[in-house]
Amino acid sequence: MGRKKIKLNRIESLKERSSKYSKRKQGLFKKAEEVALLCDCEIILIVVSPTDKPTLFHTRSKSFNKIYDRYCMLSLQEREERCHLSDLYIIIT
Amino acid sequence: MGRKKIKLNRIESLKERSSKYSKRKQGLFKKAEEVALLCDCEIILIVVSPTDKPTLFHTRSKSFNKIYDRYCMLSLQEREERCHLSDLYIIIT
DNA sequence: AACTATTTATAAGA
DNA sequence: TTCTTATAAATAGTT
Repeated sequence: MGRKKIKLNRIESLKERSSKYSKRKQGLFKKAEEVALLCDCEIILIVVSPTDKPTLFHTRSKSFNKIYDRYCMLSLQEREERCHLSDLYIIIT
Repeated sequence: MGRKKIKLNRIESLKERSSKYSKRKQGLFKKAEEVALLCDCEIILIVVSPTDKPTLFHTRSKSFNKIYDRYCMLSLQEREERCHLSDLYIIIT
């Protein structure tokens, strides 16, 4: 969509990349929420940009809530300090 | 998008819900891949339908690979048996 | 953050 | 599930 068709490669310009990230991240989370609601399915979505904070979306369930509770326990500063990429794990037991 | 605008509520008909799930899940994963590629960001996306197997997408990174490795270690039968909702955890340490 | 021309996603139907 | 097509929605380029 948009004025022109774009090539599916990494956008080299940081400014342009940040702009696209902001728009498309919003679109992605909206889509995720819609699928979860319409189709009654469980979703975990985590997006982390190199220059941005992590963004989470997940539907409610016993296990999924553990993610969110743990995340919410952190102060805003702690989230910035601690929720970078290397501190995220998913475990399938 | 589509022939008509739809209301954002759970679709009651199982048949219609399954059809929408199939189409929209495909669209959601496509969007996720595009954002990750274009904007050079890390993404974890897990979708689990009550009547379907879990579907995963994640970009490559040290921690994210742990998810995938763990998932791949399971046999196909084990994935079906074990990768249901209550066995999924995300831990932010 | 807002605008809008266009592309893309998808609702309905086959 | 897969395809087709009309239409709604997302977004690229721009301001």
